[in-house]
Amino acid sequence: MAAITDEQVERVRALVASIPSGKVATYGDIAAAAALSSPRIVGWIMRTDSSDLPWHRVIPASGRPAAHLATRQLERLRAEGVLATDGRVPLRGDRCVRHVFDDEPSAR
DNA sequence: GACGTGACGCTAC
DNA sequence: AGTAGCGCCACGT
Repeated sequence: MAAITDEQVERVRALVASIPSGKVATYGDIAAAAALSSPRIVGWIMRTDSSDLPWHRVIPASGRPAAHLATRQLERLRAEGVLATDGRVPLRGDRCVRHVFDDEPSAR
């Protein structure tokens, strides 16, 4: 059963909430940290969950979020201190995936 | 039960 | 380097 449980959602929420200002995480990294089956699931959770999570700190590995969100994303990120170049978020160095769960040995 | 859709990722050209 | 196509998983209709 490939149904997402509240636990998975809670995990993603915790990860996103653990992202410090001025830093951003990619869906893929969060999905891996949350042990999700696919990075798409993270996007689905964000879309469905209208929590106060800083979803704007979560960006795709391409550095270019969906057009309908890109504007909002970049503007919010800029307010956080993340300057986007040409509508592109610099994943280089700003990438920060807080492994809030020490269950991952790859957490360095 | 099946098809279409979607806050994505990676590889190939 | 940028663009295009395919693959992935879950949800909605």
